[in-house]
Amino acid sequence: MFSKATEYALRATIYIAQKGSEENKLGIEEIANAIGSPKSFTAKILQKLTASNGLISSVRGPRGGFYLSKKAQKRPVRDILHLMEEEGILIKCVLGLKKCSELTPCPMHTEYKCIKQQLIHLFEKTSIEKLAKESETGSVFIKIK
Amino acid sequence: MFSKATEYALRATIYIAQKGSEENKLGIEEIANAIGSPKSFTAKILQKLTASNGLISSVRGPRGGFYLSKKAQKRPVRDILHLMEEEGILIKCVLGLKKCSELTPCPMHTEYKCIKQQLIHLFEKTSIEKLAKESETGSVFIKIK
DNA sequence: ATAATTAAAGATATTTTTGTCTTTAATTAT
DNA sequence: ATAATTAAAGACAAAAATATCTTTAATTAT
Repeated sequence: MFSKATEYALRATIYIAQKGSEENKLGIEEIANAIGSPKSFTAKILQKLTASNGLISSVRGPRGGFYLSKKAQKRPVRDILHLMEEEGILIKCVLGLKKCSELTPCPMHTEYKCIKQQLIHLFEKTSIEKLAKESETGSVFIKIK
Repeated sequence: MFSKATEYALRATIYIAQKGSEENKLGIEEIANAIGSPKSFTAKILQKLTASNGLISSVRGPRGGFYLSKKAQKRPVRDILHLMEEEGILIKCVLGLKKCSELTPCPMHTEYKCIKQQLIHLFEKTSIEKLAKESETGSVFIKIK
C-alpha cells in the first residue's frame, strides 16, 4: 500500500504524538527503536515531516528531539501522506491510467470508486491524536517486534 | 497502490481478454502499444503470467501471440495479483507491522479492516472477463493516451 | 527443408527506493 | 566560554524496480 518511508513516517508520527510533548521531546534513537525502523533513514523522513509545513516540531541540542504541538495533533493523518508525497492512493487510477475519470473511466473505475472514497474519508477524518490515543489505551500496538 | 509492473499486468490481461482469442492471438507489439507500456518490459511481465500456472496462453512463431482461454477468462482479477506477487495490499498491515492482527491490532487496524475486506471482495469476485466486457461496450477505456 | 515470424530467455542499463556514514549547526548545561 | 548533546545536511552505498537490447527457440508458411 505505502512505501517503507511512508510506513515509518506514519508509525513515527503516531509514536511521537503518543509519547512526546514540548516538555518531553523524543530522540531519534528512541523513536527508531520503538517503531523498529532504521535510525538514519528515519531521521531523513522526520526531516521531511519537520521541514516547511512543519507537522512535527524539532529542537537541536541537549534535551532536544521531536514532538507534536497540540495543533499538529489535531491534523488529519492525510497530512502525513501529503508531506511524504504519497497521496497517490487517494487520487490515482488503480490501473495507472492518466486519463481515467468519471467521463472516461477505466474498467475498474466504478467498482473501485467507493473504496477510494472510503480511503479518503479514513485518512481525512482521522486525526493523528486519535490514533495516538488508541495506542495509549494499550488495546492497540505499534511496535514491530 | 500497485507497482508499474502490476498495473501493466492488469491492463495487458484485460486487453488480451477483450481483443484476443485462440483464433486471433495478439502480439506483444500490439499489446504494448494499446495499453501504453514499454514493450520489452511488458514482454517480461507476460512471461510471468504465462509461466507455470498459465493464466495467459502464448504460442511462438508466425500468427503466434497471446490469448486467454475461456476458462482463464472466468478467473478472478486477484489471480493476476497473485502471479505478480502483489497480494500484499489485500493481506498486509497498513503501517507495515508484522505482528498486526485481530489480537494485536495496529492503531489503524480496526478502521482499515472493512476497507481491506472490500478490496479482497473486489479482486476476488470480479472476473477478468467482466472487466474485458465493460471495456468492450465502449463505456469504459483502457488506453493510456 | 528453408526462411520468416514470434515469444522466451538472458544480459545489461537506468532509475528509484532504502539504508548508512560523516560532517555541520544549533542548543543546552556546566 | 566550553564541552556535550542532539537534529540537519550531505555524501555515499546497496538493493529493488523499471526498462532496453541481444540471442535463442519454437512455430508456421512457403
